[in-house]
Amino acid sequence: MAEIPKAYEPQAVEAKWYAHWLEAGFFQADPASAKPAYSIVMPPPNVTGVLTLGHVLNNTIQDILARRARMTGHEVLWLPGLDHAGIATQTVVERKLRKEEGQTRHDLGREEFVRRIWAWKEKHGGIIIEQLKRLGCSCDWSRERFTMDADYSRAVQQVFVDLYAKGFIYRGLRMVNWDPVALTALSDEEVIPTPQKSALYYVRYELVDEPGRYLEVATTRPETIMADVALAVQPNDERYRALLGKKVWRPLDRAELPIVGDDAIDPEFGTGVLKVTPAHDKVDFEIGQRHQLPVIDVLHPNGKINSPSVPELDGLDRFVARKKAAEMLSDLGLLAKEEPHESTVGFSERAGVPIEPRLSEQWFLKYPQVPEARAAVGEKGAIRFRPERWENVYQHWLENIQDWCISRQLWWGHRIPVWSWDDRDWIEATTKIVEGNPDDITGRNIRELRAAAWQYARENGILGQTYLNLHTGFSILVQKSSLQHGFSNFGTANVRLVASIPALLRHAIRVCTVPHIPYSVDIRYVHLFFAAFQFGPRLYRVKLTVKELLDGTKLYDSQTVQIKSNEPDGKKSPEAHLPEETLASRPTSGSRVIRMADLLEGVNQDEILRLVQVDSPGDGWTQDPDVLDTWFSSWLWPFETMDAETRAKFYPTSDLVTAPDIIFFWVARMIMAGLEWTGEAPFRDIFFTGLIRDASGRKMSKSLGNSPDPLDLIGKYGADGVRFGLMRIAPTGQDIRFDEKQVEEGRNFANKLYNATRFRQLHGGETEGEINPALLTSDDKWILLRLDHAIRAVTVALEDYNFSEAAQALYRFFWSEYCDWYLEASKAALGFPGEGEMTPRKVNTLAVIDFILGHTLRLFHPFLPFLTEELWHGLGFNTDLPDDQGGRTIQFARWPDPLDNDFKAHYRLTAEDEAQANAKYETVLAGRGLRRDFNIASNKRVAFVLVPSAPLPEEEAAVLKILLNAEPFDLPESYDAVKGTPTALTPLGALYLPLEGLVDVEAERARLGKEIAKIEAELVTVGKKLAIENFVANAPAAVVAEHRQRQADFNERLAQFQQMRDSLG
RNA sequence: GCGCGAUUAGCUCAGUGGUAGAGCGCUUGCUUCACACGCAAGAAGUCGCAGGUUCGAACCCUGCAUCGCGCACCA
Repeated sequence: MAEIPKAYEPQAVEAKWYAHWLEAGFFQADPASAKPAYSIVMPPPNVTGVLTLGHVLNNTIQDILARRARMTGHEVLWLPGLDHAGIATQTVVERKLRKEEGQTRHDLGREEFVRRIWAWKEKHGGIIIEQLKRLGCSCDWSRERFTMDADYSRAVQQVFVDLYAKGFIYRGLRMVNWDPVALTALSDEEVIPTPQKSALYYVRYELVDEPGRYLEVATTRPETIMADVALAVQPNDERYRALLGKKVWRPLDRAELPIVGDDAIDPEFGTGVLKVTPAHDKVDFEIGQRHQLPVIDVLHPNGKINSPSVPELDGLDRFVARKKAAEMLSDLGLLAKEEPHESTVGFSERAGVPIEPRLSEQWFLKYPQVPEARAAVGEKGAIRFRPERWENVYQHWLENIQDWCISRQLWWGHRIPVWSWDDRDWIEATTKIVEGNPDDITGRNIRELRAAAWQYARENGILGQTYLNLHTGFSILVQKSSLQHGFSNFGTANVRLVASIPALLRHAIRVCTVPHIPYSVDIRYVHLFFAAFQFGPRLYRVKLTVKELLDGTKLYDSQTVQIKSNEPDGKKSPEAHLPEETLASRPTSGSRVIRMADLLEGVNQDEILRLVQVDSPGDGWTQDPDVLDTWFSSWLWPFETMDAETRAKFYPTSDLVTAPDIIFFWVARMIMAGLEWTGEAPFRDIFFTGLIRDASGRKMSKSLGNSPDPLDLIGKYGADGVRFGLMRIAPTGQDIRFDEKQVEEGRNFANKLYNATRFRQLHGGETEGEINPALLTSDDKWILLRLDHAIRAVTVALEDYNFSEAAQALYRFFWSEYCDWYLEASKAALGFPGEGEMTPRKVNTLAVIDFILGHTLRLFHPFLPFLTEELWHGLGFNTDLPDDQGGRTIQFARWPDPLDNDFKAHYRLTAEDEAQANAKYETVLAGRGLRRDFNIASNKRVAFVLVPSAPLPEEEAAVLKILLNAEPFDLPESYDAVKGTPTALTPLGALYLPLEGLVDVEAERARLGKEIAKIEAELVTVGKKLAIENFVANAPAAVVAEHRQRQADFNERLAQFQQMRDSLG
């Protein structure tokens, strides 16, 4: 047996064993193993993340599950990894860049900036991985994954392509949640509604027909008045019905606005009149749609006002502008009043600023597998939520699911696998063609066109075939791509054509007509165009009629096509043709005006020729600048992290441990992804942890500074202490109030376990000797039965994911039962360490202790991995065990089974023995009570006399003596106590505390009086109950009998105490 | 507004119909040969409020209050 160090030093012990575990490869999962599989994928922490208490809670639970699964004979895969965390990571590196080099990401350019992020990741990223190792996590680090790993990224993009092909993904100009700081769209889930104190401004709009008469409108956003396009009232609102159809003056950027009726208006709110600002509010946008109102966008993407016609506001930040606008209105006499107001404003989860509802072109996903995902969770489904109540939240979300905005205007993330032709090249080619062929093309046949095109293409170094008309660009680009992929004709077999034919045509129109008018205006006058081009194997013929321009002047005759450029050099700026949204960070000039009809018809959607595929189609193609929402990669985590062999063994995974706040973000989406691409639910059981709050119930947050650093805690209390402390207070699914005290308790417990083991070691002898049933005392049998109980309780609790219950059961067993009673009692048999003979009883007691410790260490291992490993080896439990059953590590030792009936029969563990031990301990409690009542220090040896009601074996008496700290301890058949000697009635007989001349009759009388009062109170309670006729008549017989018995027992005790008191005289 | 939790000892929380529990804190005594990160003993609760069901309610039902969390609305 090796020497256990005198003081438990978690730091050295933990470092030593973790290194050993890694070196030995104990955590590595073997897909070829014959053992049943158990698997967990770790919710990947952000690459920027540092360990928080939330991570500690979450990963401790996963580690407990994984370690127990190993002990129950499973092949375990706990797969760890990191999430690239788009916005968070980009923000961190940008901040660093600004601080250290005074530069922005735009100064570096995209490629260099992304390179910097990778460099940052290599150097600083994944600190949390090392921290998780400190915690003791038994992850298979050889399989660590990162969501930006090359193969993982490819899979993410492939999934986009797949969903696109299946029709789930579309691009559209929609109202999105715009983050004006991060300059990106966000999903609805990334917006946190937060109550805000603001002001309600009552603005007066003058009626056009009745100068001097005003309509008051309550608004919180006067800075967007320039974007008003109407006022709206409830159609049957008596106050305003007569005004429907009339007009008012817009107070800023003066213009006439119609008054419309709409059911969305709540007549109770404010004045019952709403200013309709479709560009900057979701509800207003919908009203605008219903009434065919235009959209006027007066905000730059960064939240500054974009309204040159109101120079006082133009360029101001939206919040500054709000105050300024109010002032201006006030100066104009158009601000009736201003009152305090509270409303809920959506904040960006990342940047922490209010989001802007904004019309923006983004990629959206209609979720796949929604009904299937709903069916997968619950009683009939493959997945169980624990606690069950989270199922409601999940189901409710799926029931009301909205399309997912998946594009983000960031540089760090998975590039959207969509390619568009580089407008610049294309426009240039087109222009040249036109210049070289000024003739009207109508009337030429396709053959001539094609010949001319080939000739032109050869002369100008353009690959492919060219048609001399509007659509020429498409022909060129398609052919160019084909040639690069080794095709000699127009086949596009290896590229996926995305845009619809009408979209292609619209694009052609946009680039080739009336370039001096912004595209959003010009295209609406183009209804048809005449063109002919070959695409794929088919020939399309389309008519073009350009009727008129914005100002109504007719431009071209029907059936005629002419290309004209109004720019001096005959060229157009390519940027003029790009949708504004793709240039999110670039300033625009002037408010953007869009006709609602165009939006509804989808006129300016999907106008660019796009190919959706992972790899670049070749030179001249530009990849969509946006990246995908980080969660669009996370949802593949349970299976894309595994290779085929691993997946075959370990997928679907067994358990998922996560926090309920990411049910929408992650859990629901993973279920859909699993069903869509693997045909299976990705996990069976999901355990939702609680949220960790501080001692006063607040959320942990950096700004509050109430979030302790778990590494500090580990340094101070040891990883085992942190783990155990947290597990003891982590109720199932309730939020957790954290207090360092709890970790201190965990540390104390680890120390207790260490010292109890050290006690065993001090007594030496052989480890794990044979237990001789004939020599077992009632204490031995009692603790073995308590162990049996603890094994059952812990096993049941763990199977039920009730970690705090398991920890409590272990705590109670080991501390209150084993240490407080059994170890103390065992001292009677063991004597002083190193002294006395190794008697058979002493050897037997040590064997019982070893049995208990051997089991206890295994039960504790999932909670306290380091200390249990240390003690397992320290006491030599590993010797003689096969490697896969605890020989090399306690991790593979077998999880203890409850003691079976054969075992109990063999060791004669009976209820009688248990009762005997309990009676003894009750007697001890009574004796200690007497000591206390008469102020005798617990360390003072004092005489006790017990008159046993039944013969008491010698070893029982020895235990009583040591537990009572009695000297001498007499067991006479009868005892003539000095009057007033403190006496207790115990299950083993009358127990006296002779006080040798210090007897205080009055004190004893007072003490007995207290006892009697207590019993009388109990008797009153039980007597009252038995006096109720209905109770006696209707309650189950057993319950009544129990009450009667209790009454009888109390009566008997009462009589005895009264007699004792009477004897005092 | 709708929904989900919570409300039990000073604190943090167990407790699914039959004698109110644990840890911490507190009080008292103790450095008693594993452990003061400890040992021993103790005080402390009309179980949020009001009804109801039941022989019997901390527990089941209804309503209310307070706190927390989601969802919707928020001009």
